[in-house]
Amino acid sequence: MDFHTNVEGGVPASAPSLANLHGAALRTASPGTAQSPCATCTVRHLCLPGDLDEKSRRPLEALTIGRRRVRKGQKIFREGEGFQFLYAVRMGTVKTTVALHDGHEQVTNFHLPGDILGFDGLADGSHPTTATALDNAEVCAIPYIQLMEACGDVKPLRYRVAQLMALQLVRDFRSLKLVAGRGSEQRVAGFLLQMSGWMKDRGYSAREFQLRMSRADIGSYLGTALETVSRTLSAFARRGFITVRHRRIELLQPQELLMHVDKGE
Amino acid sequence: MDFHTNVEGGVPASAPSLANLHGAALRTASPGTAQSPCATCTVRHLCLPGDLDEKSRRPLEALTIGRRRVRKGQKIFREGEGFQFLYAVRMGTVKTTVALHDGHEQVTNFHLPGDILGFDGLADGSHPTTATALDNAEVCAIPYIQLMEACGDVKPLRYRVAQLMALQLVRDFRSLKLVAGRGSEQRVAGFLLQMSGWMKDRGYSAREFQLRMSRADIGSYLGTALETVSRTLSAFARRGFITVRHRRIELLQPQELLMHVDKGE
DNA sequence: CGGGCCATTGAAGTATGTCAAAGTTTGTGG
DNA sequence: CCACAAACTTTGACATACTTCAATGGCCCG
Repeated sequence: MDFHTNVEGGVPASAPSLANLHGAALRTASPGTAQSPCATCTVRHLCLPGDLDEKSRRPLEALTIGRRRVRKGQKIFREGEGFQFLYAVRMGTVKTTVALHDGHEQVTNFHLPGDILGFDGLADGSHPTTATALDNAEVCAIPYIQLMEACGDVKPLRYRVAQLMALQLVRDFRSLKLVAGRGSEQRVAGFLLQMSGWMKDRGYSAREFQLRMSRADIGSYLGTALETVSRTLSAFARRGFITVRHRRIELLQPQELLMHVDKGE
Repeated sequence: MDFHTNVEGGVPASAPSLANLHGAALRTASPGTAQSPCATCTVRHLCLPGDLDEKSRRPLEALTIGRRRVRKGQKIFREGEGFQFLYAVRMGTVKTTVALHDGHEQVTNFHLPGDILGFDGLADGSHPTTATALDNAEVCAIPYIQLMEACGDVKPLRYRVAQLMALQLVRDFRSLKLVAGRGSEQRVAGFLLQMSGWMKDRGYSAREFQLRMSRADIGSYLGTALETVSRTLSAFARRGFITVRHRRIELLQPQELLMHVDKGE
């Protein structure tokens, strides 16, 4: 069942773990012990450490990485705030948004465990986006200056950081491609397959999953009205491609969805 | 006249040069001399060197940077090709596209002199996009490996490279914001202001400029039909906001365009 | 158990895509 | 240098998919 490849290739994930997406990561080290949070992290193969070898990974453990719990709806950083940290999502789901001129917000992306947020803030020293937790989440704050220092000494780490930024680039224009898709069916189908691929990358079922974001968020992300998202999901369900129960999605015929992504383009 | 700030803030450009966008850069050094092409470049303040000091810039001059002429319509790199070089646009205009499943192409971005292309190829070692010259252009090929080596020694250079990647990120989701805009008027107005800002960044008139891309390219970029782009431009012209003569654009009332960007959002 | 938020569904108006044709410009070759 | 051809742009008419406004219904949390 490899129906993602055309939509969301992703990086070949080295053996995904089987831990739970929500509720697995608990603070193991006492505050004084200062153990690297990566040691107990279930998504480290997607995150900064990647597949770096023992030696290259050591400088990461020297970084003073802070763990931070973020409740549903709380912000991790706000648009315009000074940039100091990169944030790695350890558990939960995060959306990034930009404020529009009339106060509304435009969703620019969704982020799952293992993703690193905030690279864009490094362009001019302040975050151009706001990051909001969609559920009770936990993030690791990585001090940017320290990371850049470490990169000077360790070549593989330097390459890894560059790769992560590039991955963010690739992800962003995959999103662009989604939004640019003509017709709501292409967009919604693309979104579902993207979510499915993301789940798969993290070792979860690509077939059945729970959306953490509202229809309004999806609509904003895809550039359509929330009602259209809802209607399109219903239409897919009526045709037997998926089942929808509120935010629980099951993909019954992913290849049909893929056909819809391809069609209008 | 600072009507861009809300749409395309850009980086504060240090004193833009007054050279011509097309036709200025001629190969000065003979092949054997191997002088850094940056020395004679009119947009180096936007490019890799940025505002790095003399000392930090030196390692850049040691890179074996090749200049390459690209005729209108020719490709700089193709989707799927192996990634070895970053390409700095020295003169001319470049579009990046992704192939869609039925053979059509989707424009992901436009690139003007000073922009650096190809960072995204670094994610998995091959370019996910195709870069095509929109006019007779010239690019500098920067060997990625060499650049990364140089970054190990020189801290400011390391920060500069990270900043450039971040800038690319910011630009990309500015584009996303454009495409996501409801209604063709917001999108086309946003596009015009974006172009205007880009021109301004390079020391040209923000008020009057020549588009290098076709209506089809613009439509693809904005996610609308090319006819809609044309109609919308005509509508703006009819209302006195702009004048359009084929690809020559003059912004008569940029603030009106800005209002249109703001309105529907 | 109740209130608020979120999702679903309906109906109507409109903007945009599509198809088609004519008018311009650019580029090429004689 | 001119003329023709190809490519691009503009404009029109029509069909349709989407947005908007509105009301109902279902979850979840307090």
